[in-house]
Amino acid sequence: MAGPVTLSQVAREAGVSLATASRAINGSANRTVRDDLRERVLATAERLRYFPDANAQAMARGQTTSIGLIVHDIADPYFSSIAAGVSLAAERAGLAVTLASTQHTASREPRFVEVLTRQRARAIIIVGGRLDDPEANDRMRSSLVDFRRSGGSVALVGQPLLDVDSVVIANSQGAAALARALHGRGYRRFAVLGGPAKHLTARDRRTGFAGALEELGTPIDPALVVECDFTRDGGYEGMRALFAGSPDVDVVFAVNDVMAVGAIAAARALRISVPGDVGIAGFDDIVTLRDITPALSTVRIPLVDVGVTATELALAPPAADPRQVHVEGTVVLRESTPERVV
Amino acid sequence: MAGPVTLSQVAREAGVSLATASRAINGSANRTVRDDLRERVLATAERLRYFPDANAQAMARGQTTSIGLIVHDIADPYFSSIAAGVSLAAERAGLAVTLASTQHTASREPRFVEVLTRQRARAIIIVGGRLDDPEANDRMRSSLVDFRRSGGSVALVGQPLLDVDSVVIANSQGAAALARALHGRGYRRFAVLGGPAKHLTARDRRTGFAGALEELGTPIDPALVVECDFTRDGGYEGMRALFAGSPDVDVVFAVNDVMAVGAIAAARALRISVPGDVGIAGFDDIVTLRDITPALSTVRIPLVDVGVTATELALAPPAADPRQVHVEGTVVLRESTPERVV
DNA sequence: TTGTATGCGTTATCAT
DNA sequence: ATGATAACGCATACAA
Repeated sequence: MAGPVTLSQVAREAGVSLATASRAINGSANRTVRDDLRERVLATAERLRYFPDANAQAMARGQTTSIGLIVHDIADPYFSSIAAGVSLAAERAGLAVTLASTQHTASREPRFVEVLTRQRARAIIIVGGRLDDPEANDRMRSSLVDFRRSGGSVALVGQPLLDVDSVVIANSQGAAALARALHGRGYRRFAVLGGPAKHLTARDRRTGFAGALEELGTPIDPALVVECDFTRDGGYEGMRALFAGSPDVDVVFAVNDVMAVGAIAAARALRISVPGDVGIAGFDDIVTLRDITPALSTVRIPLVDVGVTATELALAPPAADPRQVHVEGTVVLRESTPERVV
Repeated sequence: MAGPVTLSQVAREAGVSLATASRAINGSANRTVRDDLRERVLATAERLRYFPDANAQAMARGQTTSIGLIVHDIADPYFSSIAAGVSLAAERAGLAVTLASTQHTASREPRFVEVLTRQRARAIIIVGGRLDDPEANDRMRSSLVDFRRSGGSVALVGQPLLDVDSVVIANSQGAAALARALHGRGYRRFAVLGGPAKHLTARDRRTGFAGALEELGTPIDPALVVECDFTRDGGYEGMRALFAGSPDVDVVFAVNDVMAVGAIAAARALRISVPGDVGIAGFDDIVTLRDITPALSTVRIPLVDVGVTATELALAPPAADPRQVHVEGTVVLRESTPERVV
């Protein structure tokens, strides 16, 4: 065989010029093709099983049909739900999604941005909390500048850190609302599995939570805010570390759900009853939560929608200034933090 | 701005010809470039922030640097783990991954194959059980023929159905081994949440399970094999349907883990104790399982490895006949099916 | 309405 | 070793 069928072959076979074939198949802007000719071309293309080469079209048009998606870990339900939203929105827009999973390795991020720059992707959606690491952020900013110079647009999910369009999740407010809700249920002795010190999302949730507690007159003991990884295992280890000190605590807030799930597992291993001995709450409301026991209290973020919104934002006509779409969380109280009888 | 920097600009700025610039940057096969010139070119490229256009390279080389991944639902932990493996293997091979999530809609599959055909992807990895639906499979086969004619290769995860390279999961044997293990623990009265009748993976697991029980002299009552969706909600509904008849059952095998998780939830809603009243087992050993209560017995499939293997298979030099890599499952018994005192 | 010719950014062939 | 130049497959400005 002689490789893929080309438009020239279709044109020759249909007895028309390259240009006519192109117009018949793609319905050029103002140009139009006589009905009988178009039909002949279309029939020929169908018969020959012709599929336009997207790379060639991209060259000729100066525009590709793909967008990039960068996540920390596609196997994490938080990211895979957002990815589902991105995939959905991209399909609607007729675009293909190039997936990059960094495995929590910061150095991979700018590398993937470069890959997408070379592909001349129309847009990049970057999902996942950024660190307060000026060096890494500068590198990222710099690679995004390159990407935008190549004609692409960018949308960030999380903090509005990199001077680009972003879907901003109300981390601080959500955590504050959760704190008030827990306080309302009678909890008074709080601890926090706080994630990495420099993790901005974690930090916002910590400070929002602590701030609300302060206002409620039940400030949190800084010693009870433990640092740990932003992962399920981080939550597990953090919980172990926390209870190694036999703290005086009646509820633990993990700054995300996978950490909370790890904390529940740790509690089980430590023979600490949840919620009997201590309540636990998380953040995000990942789908897998509904099958966790006890049902976990959390702050619900509409993850799939976030993915859709971020994609639409990235694809919208470019604006002068960075746009921000704010997403609120909803406190959802479940079995893991029942009404507390004091 | 004048859009992305081109190789011509770099060449001009460096005072060399286009050809030399190209060779300096990409290190052509046998050609070589004088050191000082190469350095000058490279420095110029760096200074101008030049990034080769992958689409143009694809055209000139007749080969792209991307592969496609088709899954039913990227938010399902089964698929997202395999996707992580594909992503990993692709990065190693220096390839980008185009993700397609069909949302369990069969008609989307051939459409995505076509998208990947247009992109001239090097390979497609198709993950997820196929149905015994001749029409849909023919459509799929046909679109895969188009894809391969365009130069791409294909790897399937699941059954060796479409005459292409495949990673074959030992569904029947795994289910049989599980049946024997459960029998060994004293279970005698079996039921199965069987998934869709035409779902081939589900079917293999059902028949493997039933076959082993037959051999053990404790054949299963066909009325206790209930049909349901291959999803978490399918397992939930299937469990409800099963127990609506107050069946005489001491253990339920769900043909995959997400269904088993749904079944546990249904049991909880029905106030049926697991494993007190009935044991439950699944299949796959998805990561999210470790935080399910009670810990679920299952057949462990190394999902990330499967993704890696499928990718390597698709990328290997083409063979005359379809290759098959067989993957065995490992029975893992946990709390959900304790030793049964008869 | 149709066809011809040019350009997109890169690699590869052929001279030099 | 380097440099013109012809592909690659398609879209489009321009000519007819």
